[in-house]
Amino acid sequence: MKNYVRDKRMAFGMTQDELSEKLDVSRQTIISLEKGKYNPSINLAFKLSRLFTCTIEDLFIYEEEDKDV
Amino acid sequence: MKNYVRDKRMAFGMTQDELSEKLDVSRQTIISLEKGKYNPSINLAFKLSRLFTCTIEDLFIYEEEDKDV
DNA sequence: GCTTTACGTAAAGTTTACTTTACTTTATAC
DNA sequence: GTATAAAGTAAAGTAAACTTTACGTAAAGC
Repeated sequence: MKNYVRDKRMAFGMTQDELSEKLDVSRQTIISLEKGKYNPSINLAFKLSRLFTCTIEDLFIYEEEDKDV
Repeated sequence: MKNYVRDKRMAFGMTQDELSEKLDVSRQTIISLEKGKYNPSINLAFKLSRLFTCTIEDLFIYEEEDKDV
């Protein structure tokens, strides 16, 4: 899932470390998120959208998985 | 996290079993979700909002955790 | 050239979302 | 009264989100 966390963070002039503290997650979590290593939990997605004053849909781009069924 | 999955499902006249198949998750997942046993992944949240033609914010009510820090 | 700041990687460990199986309950319908 | 459909519980297992620690790199400032 694509996301705009990095863009938003930078628009807010924050470091990864600052962001991680505000969201109460580890810096690793932010790094991995921005790198697209994994998807956030819905809790983290909500926290991010609140902080950046946007919707989850604005921040994360969902594309249907190619269901191999 | 509160959610309106049950309401939406019923509004769409679906059984838990039908919903689980459409979303490609187990029936247990739907039961537990509706019962509030755990929060959905952001993927599942997106799937649900797409199916019910609403936003994630419409379907799930986020309340800041009382951070014990 | 050393220090500090910001970003990055790797890997092992914990927590939680989700699956699977198996069995229970309630209601409807023949 | 038993068969079937829909909802539920419990518990053990797997997968993925997130943490923790420790170390690497590049740029900026002195």
